[in-house]
Amino acid sequence: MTVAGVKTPEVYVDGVLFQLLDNELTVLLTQRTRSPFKGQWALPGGPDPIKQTTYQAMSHWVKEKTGVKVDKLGFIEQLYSFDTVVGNPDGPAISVVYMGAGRDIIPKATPITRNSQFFPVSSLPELAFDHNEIIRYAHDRLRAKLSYTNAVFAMIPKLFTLSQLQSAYEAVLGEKLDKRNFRKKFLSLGLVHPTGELHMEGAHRPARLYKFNEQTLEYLSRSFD
Amino acid sequence: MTVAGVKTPEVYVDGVLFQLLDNELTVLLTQRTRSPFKGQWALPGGPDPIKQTTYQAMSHWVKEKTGVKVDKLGFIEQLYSFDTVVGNPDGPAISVVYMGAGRDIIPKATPITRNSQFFPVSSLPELAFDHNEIIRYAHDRLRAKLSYTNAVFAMIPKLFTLSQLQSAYEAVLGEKLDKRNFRKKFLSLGLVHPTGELHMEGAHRPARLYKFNEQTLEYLSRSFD
DNA sequence: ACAAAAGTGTTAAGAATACACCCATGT
DNA sequence: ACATGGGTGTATTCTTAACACTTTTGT
Repeated sequence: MTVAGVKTPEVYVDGVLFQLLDNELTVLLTQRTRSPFKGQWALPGGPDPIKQTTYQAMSHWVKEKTGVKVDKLGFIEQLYSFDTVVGNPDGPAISVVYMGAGRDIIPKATPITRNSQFFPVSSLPELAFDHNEIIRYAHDRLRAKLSYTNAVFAMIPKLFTLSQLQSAYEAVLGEKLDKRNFRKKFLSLGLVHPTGELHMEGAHRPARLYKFNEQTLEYLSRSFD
Repeated sequence: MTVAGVKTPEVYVDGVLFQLLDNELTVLLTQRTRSPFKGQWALPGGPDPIKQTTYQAMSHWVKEKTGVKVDKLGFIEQLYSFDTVVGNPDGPAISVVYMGAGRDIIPKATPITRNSQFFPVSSLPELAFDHNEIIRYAHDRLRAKLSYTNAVFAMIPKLFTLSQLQSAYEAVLGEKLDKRNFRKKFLSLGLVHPTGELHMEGAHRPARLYKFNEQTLEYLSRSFD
């Protein structure tokens, strides 16, 4: 657009959506169907049409390219706006990137993309644009915000065992935690409470099922950055 | 601009620049010379011309409107990108906002603005657009990042007394801190070291002058959000 | 001598860490 | 009976918080 005689850059939006699969942190990618980077994997996104907020535009493109509904995620926030410098033949642009996390996300085949799937963040292919870097940045931020947002709870079932909660933490942080200390801390924080139900599975003692205290959610999501 | 037949919003950039004056946190504002909000105070900024990064554009407009050179600040980072919804007759837009902090900043009269000055954040006038809200957001973030960035050090002299450091903290946090605990913690962190010089001023015991350990700066500025 | 800010230590409470064994279940 | 993951407690260290008096200077 042109403002007071000044041409401003194009605006793109992208989403970095995380999910846990097999106790591994994964990120949603989609295969590009056109140049540049045709055939390569990339974050879902597209140009930001006017008459929508950047959030709505991101939501639209993620749905369009991967079939995933962003509104159903439990955690989503703006990550950063990147100046796009390389590989964009359409001219200068900025990309407003959102980051989110959810569970049970199944990408669906859509008309305008070849393919979409979740890749483990620890072994990503070489992606289009600077998307490898963006994902690294998002992962760093997710790691940093785990302890004071509801992000983990968005990635595990509504009813969960403390072991599930712990392994979600471990998957995001990339390190093992001490079981007793983890449980002690979480229970003392008062963020979760036992439901009385049990999770029976496998040849071992059943696990108590817990629930996240939604009341504390508001406080937690009043987060900066 | 138009991408694949899609018109994208205009891009604006703004800067939220903090400085301490009389042990009070203040923010740089400039008086608007044209509609909308003509005559009202606002954050310095303007449209983002292509061929510049958003940082460069913000730097340009801050200089143009207030005479302040952003590159001389000790702390600057991207704050957030806001969807501009109201009061913009030129159509939909997004505003990429940067936040910074410095010392001894003197706004200069410039041709394209009536006036620029620092206002205490605790008593701001009603500003143009949603700038009051943006400053509140920036202040929250600055507060949160004080303890793990070099932001405070950007706001005090290179050689400083521990009392100056403490009152900078207090000005940003908006609360009094315990002198002994503050000093103990800072000295044990190893972020600062005494220079041996003394600061003589007033009818009281002279104060030791300290310096920030620049080595630790890199680690500190590897910050998220 | 007094006013004004600089400087200094100890104690108590709470948080973080390290660490090893018994429990309930399915096969 | 055994394999599997669920569940539990204590001692130690480190961090945080609360709190009041002496020192050095200028006037």
